[in-house]
Amino acid sequence: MDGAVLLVHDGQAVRVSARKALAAAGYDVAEAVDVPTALQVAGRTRPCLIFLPWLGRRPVREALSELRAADPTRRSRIIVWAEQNEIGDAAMALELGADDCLALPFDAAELVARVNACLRRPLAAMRPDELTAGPLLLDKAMHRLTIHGREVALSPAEFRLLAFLLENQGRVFSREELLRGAWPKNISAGGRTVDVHVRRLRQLLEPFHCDDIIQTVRSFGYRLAVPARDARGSAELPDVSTHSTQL
Amino acid sequence: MDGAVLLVHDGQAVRVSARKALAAAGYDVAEAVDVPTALQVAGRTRPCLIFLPWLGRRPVREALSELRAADPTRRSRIIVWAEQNEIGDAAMALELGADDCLALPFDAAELVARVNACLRRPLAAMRPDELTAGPLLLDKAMHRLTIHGREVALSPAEFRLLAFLLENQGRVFSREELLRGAWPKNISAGGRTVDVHVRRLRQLLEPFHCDDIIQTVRSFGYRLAVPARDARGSAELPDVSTHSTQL
DNA sequence: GGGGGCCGTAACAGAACCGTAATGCCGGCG
DNA sequence: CGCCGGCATTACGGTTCTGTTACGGCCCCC
Repeated sequence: MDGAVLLVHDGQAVRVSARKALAAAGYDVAEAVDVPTALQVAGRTRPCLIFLPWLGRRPVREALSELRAADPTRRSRIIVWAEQNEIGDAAMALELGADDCLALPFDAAELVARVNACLRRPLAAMRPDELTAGPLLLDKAMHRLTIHGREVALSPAEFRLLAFLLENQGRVFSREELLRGAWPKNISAGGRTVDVHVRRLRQLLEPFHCDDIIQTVRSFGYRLAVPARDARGSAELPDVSTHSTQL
Repeated sequence: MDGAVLLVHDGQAVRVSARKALAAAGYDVAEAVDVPTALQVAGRTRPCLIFLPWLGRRPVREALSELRAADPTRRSRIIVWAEQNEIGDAAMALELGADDCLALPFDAAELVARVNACLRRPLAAMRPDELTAGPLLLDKAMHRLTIHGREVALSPAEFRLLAFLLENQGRVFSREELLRGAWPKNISAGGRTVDVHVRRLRQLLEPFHCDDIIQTVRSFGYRLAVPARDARGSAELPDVSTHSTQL
């Protein structure tokens, strides 16, 4: 994903001021006057973020699905901007899958801050019903878990627990927090309840050799494994997995 | 996470109109006039989302860290609202870890849409609280330490100790202070306990050649070395490498 | 009304971790 | 040059926490 931001708007003044603000913040900027043009431009620039004008509910929905379908923009964040008096409607874009919205005329600092925030966010939000981690694929809408394409049956509690962990991949949760977050609100459970359900989940995942994606963090709780990111070059580093080394 | 939204603002008119909009959308609403009051109210209502007023950079940063530290609000989403003319500054709250921001006076539909969007977003979207020192990167939320992108496993005590030192980078702490600051409050430990844990930490860091970032200050205690900033502008920081023996 | 799946609780065994004590090493000081 | 205070390092026993299994109750469906 190249770092460009694509501004789509028919008003030149808007584009110019946005371009200035973004350029000052170090972003590359591309422009287009309407959605069809934007799709062409996106083919060349592969923008990581797109500003889309509010054109009414129907057109925006179509524009969003077009952008989500096209390859160069599938993984782009999308911010919808709209005149101040239309911002109430434009906010609906958030329900339609946009990542943020912004009123015009905009404040330059706010615009840059929102762009930064959007890009910082994982883009998982665009497909809230499908959660994945490694070979796992959990479809919340269908209430179905598949591993390597093979379906695995989950009990309701197991499903809620796994879904919650998938939604917050990598974060550590205490047993209490898990009970609060992944259990029906009225229920009162305690003790080793979470442990047991974790155990049952791991048991289900074991045949697929991915029972270790649910990790225990001793004296704190549990978390879903997430591969270490930011593997910036470190060639000469020793292997730490087997620290049998002594001095 | 109980479904309440907590409105913090000193203007009653703002709170009333927001309450109406949210209530119409089916949310429970609680109110508070300032942050200290909010913390009390949050203890009872356990809000899933909090509206915080923009009070300047420093106060907001402190309010955020307070809310992230307190148990009932640790995993609440936070939206900062600010008068239109301050929205540019308020957007900075996004960098500080807020989930969204909103200009006043607000549009009711936009407010509700933003609340929905925030709550729809997984917690993971929140900015991780990362502490860094040189090649070290410690994420408290994920409970994970990576060095040069490699994950390193820490025991609970090691993690607490390292986190504490990272939070107070460069400061010297006596063993007593470390026990008080980085250990559970009820525990009673003394003697060479800290020494041993420092040793174990250094042992873990050694394969990465950064075991010397935990420095011994003879007859005082320990501290974390302030790493040399990358070439530019390290002017205001004292050089710690030289006077490692006494002060 | 019966049966099966699901869930929460209790109990036990094992592992991980922590604190303490003992010993060796180094630098400072008389 | 030798003593002494302070730190590093190692080893070890006790404690805490977790994994695992078994059991009984509940609810839903048949």
